[in-house]
Amino acid sequence: MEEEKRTIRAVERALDVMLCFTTGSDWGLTEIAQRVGLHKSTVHRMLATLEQKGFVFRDEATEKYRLGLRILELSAHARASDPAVVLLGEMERLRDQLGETVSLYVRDRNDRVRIQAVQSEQAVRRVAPVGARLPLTVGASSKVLLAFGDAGERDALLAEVSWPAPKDRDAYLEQLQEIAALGYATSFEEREAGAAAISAPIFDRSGKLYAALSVSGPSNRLTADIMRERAPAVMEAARRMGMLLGGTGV
Amino acid sequence: MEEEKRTIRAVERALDVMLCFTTGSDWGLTEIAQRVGLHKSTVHRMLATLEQKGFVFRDEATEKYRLGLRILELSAHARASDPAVVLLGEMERLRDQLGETVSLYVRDRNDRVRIQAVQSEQAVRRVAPVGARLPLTVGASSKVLLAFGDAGERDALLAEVSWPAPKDRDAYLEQLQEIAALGYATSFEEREAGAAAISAPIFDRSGKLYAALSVSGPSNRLTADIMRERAPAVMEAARRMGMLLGGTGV
DNA sequence: TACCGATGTTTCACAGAGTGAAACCAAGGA
DNA sequence: TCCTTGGTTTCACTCTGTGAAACATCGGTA
Repeated sequence: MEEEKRTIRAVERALDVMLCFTTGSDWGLTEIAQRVGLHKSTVHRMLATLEQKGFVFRDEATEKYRLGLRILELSAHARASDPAVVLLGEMERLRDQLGETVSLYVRDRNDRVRIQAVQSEQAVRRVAPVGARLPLTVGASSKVLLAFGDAGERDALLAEVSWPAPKDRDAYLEQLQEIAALGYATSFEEREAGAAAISAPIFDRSGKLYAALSVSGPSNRLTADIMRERAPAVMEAARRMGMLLGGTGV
Repeated sequence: MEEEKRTIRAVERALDVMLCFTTGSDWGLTEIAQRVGLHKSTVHRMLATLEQKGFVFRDEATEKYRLGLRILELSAHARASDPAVVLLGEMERLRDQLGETVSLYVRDRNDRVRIQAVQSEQAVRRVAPVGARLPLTVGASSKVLLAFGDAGERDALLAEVSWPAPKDRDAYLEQLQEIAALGYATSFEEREAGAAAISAPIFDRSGKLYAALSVSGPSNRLTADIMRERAPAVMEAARRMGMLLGGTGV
């Protein structure tokens, strides 16, 4: 209540409506209304507006709403302006060298987002959709983003997050320090059963942490030994990628 | 004025702000305000809202606004729910068969949008970003979408569009009829110098036009003769893709 | 057939939310 | 130093967004 609000309520609500589509792709009007806690008629007007501008549309068959093509159009531009395209070449090289899926994660608030990925070409492989939003405490690249990122932000995050539990936080911080010393992190069936990953930080030329480079695959191919053996290749690729990036912020 | 408006003005305006980013990726506040014709302070509040929800962010270096990662996240879901993924396999097969870039276009209002694409692997190739929005009258797949689409919608479009000019409309319609008879369309340096394309319609099982399948490349590789020769392969692929789609709408 | 419940749509009166003018800052450049 | 150019904040007014409730449209059920 005492919060200063210099934002527009109607817009905020409309964006919440859109964000419904990050979990499930088909939504009916009433479902959405319940989810965001607004009156049907309000949501109805919002969907009409979103539809008019092409951000959502009504699936003729199911009579439910879906994300429209404007989102696709915008995302094309979001990605075009992204340094991540510069790194694609290096990512493909690393994929070919190790034969596993390679992805790039950046921190966004209290999550990490996969901003770029090239898939392994093996039959059994991890699928890695670009745009996926994942928790920021668990998984190899999460630990990289925390271990090499700003210490203040890290502590703030750990204070408000439910995992690791308060009593385990010291152990977790210790693990992060180890990672910082080693220069890379690994995870074995940590976030997802059957999957493992190696991750190393990418710093831009001004030394700022830009992203975590991650190589991931099925845990039977990526054993602890194998990962230790391959870590230098990942770190080297991350270093080269950093060189491709400009200075502060770009 | 006498228009019925059952939409929310604030939301409408906010979406317009976002749509700025379909032309140019960096925008300052005042630029946007001018572009959408609103007061600085209004736009300021909107950007604050959009930023809070992660739809845009402030580039630290340039101090300008850019599209945020939420867009990427949403687009991942927009695409996941899309029948276009089912067609990827067939598209790759066609790409490997012909060695050229293959894309998929659907009609959206008075434009067409590239909803899926697989790139040629040749050194000289057309680049085809997914999400691109293109005019609906010019280019092979445009003609396919018009020739095989709803006649009423087609006439409505031609009435309000500036190209082809009114006097050329009969000739254009004749060309569309030819295309409808042949089952495919070609274009040679029509929309873009140095580029050519073959396109065929994809109908779902209920016979409804779903998209235009297009094979495009440099005009020296895709001569008129070559295109005529390859058209059957494109039509056949389009037919098979149609079989993969469900009935009405899906 | 009549009835029901669950969807989406429209109407309407009220209050509070969004609006833009104007004032205020901050940072460069001349 | 004074401008200019961008962004930020304040504030009073009124217009806009709001949700209750009524309405419409289905399928299913008895």
